[in-house]
Amino acid sequence: MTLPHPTADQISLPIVLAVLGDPTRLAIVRYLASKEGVPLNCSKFLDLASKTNLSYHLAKLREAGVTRSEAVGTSRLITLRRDDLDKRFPGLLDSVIAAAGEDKALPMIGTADTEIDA
Amino acid sequence: MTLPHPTADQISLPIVLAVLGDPTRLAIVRYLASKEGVPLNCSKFLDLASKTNLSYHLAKLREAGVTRSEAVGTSRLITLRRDDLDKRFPGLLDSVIAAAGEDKALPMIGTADTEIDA
DNA sequence: TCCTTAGTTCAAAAGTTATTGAACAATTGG
DNA sequence: CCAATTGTTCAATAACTTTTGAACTAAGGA
Repeated sequence: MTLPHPTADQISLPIVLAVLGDPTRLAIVRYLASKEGVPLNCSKFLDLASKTNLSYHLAKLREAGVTRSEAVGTSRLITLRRDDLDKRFPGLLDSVIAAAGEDKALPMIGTADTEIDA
Repeated sequence: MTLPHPTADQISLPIVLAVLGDPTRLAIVRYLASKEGVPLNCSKFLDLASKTNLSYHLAKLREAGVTRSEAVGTSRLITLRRDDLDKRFPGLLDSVIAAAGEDKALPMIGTADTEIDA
């Protein structure tokens, strides 16, 4: 954990909702949830936005406390902060992920299986 | 039902999340949930914002499918669209309301009990 | 009919968020 | 050391959202 993250009790409900209320970020979270346990690096999300723009959206997710980004070499390994979110807002993440799972309108990430193995 | 409302299947997850990601609107939803079953008119929310601004926020909630506004005389009776939201996004509204219920940072509405009796 | 109450609409201003490209930093492999 | 890879930062701009006040509509009561 290198970059600034809020502590669990600093995570704010309206900020989390606002951050998830963006289709690009919701697609990122859905994808992270679909690979839960497996830390993904930013490049997995290049289908969704440019490198620069992705950096912006991933920073938003991290600053809101939705994801954790760990610097490993030149990569950032990104994971969902499920434990902290479940503690703060029980059931919220699961219902969002379930609803997002059904959502045909959200941008999709290509199903190439070249991720980093935990 | 006079004003334009989305049908249940038109309700979009990212839009609902974005709409709930505003502290004023989240406070409105929390208050509606605390009085569930009782249609409230706009004036109940004047603690939160000016009349004009309230009109804007209530329109956002309505257009997102979070609330229903019925014109009755010169009033609008506002209710939560719980059935539709539960059908589309099971568990979401409950977890948001539960989390918002704990949230000391959200604006509060004065506890005067002068609401319209259903 | 006239006045009040309840809420909307409009246009402007203020504020915020998203997107871009160019330049940068840090690590790793050759 | 050099080059490639991975991602960040910065400044500019574009695009949206929020807030405001003044003007308005529509219903209801005196």
